[in-house]
Amino acid sequence: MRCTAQQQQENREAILAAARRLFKESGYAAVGIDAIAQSAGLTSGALYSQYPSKQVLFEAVLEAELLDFPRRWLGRAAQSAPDWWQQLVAGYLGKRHLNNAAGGCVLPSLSVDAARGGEATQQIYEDALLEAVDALAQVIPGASDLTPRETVWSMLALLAGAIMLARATRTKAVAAEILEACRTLALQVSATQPPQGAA
Amino acid sequence: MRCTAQQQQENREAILAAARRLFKESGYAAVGIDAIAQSAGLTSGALYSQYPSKQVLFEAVLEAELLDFPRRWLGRAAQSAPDWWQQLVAGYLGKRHLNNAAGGCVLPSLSVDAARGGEATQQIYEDALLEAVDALAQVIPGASDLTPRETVWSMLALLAGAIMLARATRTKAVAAEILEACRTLALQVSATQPPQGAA
DNA sequence: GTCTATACGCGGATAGAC
DNA sequence: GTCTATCCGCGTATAGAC
Repeated sequence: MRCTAQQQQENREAILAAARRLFKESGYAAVGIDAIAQSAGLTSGALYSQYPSKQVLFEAVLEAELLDFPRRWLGRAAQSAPDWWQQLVAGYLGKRHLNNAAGGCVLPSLSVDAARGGEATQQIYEDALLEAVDALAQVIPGASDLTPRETVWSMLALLAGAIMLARATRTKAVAAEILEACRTLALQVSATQPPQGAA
Repeated sequence: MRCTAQQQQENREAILAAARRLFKESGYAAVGIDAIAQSAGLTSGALYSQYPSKQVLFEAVLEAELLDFPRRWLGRAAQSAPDWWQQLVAGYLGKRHLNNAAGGCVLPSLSVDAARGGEATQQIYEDALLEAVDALAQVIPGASDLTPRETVWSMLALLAGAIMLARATRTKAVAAEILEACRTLALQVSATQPPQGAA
């Protein structure tokens, strides 16, 4: 090999980081290999020496994004703030996330592309998502008539669906109306009981 | 002109119908003009005589899909069945819809592509969606602490988000778990009061 | 391992015949 | 208005030099 192992690892990470941003922003089909490589400061040849195909790179993006998922959500819980769920919902359904698909949650950006991928892609998506759900179900505030797991699934669908719909509208007023409505429901559902672990 | 107006109209409708199915199934970027034209039994030249660009055709698809939206949802309400909402939720979150993106709801399939389109695309999406929301808000069962409009927005996000997530998973068991959880919440929220217009 | 250069196919859009 | 043929750019992936 003509490059140090460290340099290789850095290149690999740069490629993955660039792919994560670009895929989330523009979708799988609209992003080319060259754009990812250039964004990482490399060429397509270097990319193919790290990832054998665009599809495999996409799967690596999905896995990395979903494994980051609990950390992004539970980081607030670790702070032991009693209203961490309210803060999380407010942040997720906020203007910053609305206008930041490249750096935002993977669910509303790439779930559709994952569904259109092959079974291998769906399997990776499913495995990583289940890990996130398991972790979230341990700490999410309880909801009457729903198990913690049911609460997690429905909140993921509600929040991701809200961002997806709001991003597709043109005026800020309509987007805000969607986000506000879903914020109200999210807080209503998961505030019927105090957090499981807290007082 | 060398074709009758009727033939033109039929061709135009065939193109739109093919585009609706193909775009919903595979997404905007992954579907080519030739595929749409061939699926409609025509050639790309005929398509461009009816629609000036792929983007405009996509906007026509969004508008047609969203204008169909209230009809698809309120058709059940017109039947005056007291449990029309339960039936609607069960159908939307059912296996048939899960495995039928081409013929299913536009929201979980093309909202992300609409968001990635230009402002003109987003405006068309927003205008048509607002019409659907207005109509649905008239008849949706009430939810405590939510206005009818808030109920509609949150149910659209919840249902569309559920299908989006479920389609991205590989095993039927996980998809069913997602759909079941969201079905429970959807019925819980909108069943706290009887339908506004009914007894 | 990375770069340069390129093969190869696909896709959007157009021109001309009918 | 539709069809046939084609231009042209883009994108994935590969081959060879270093």
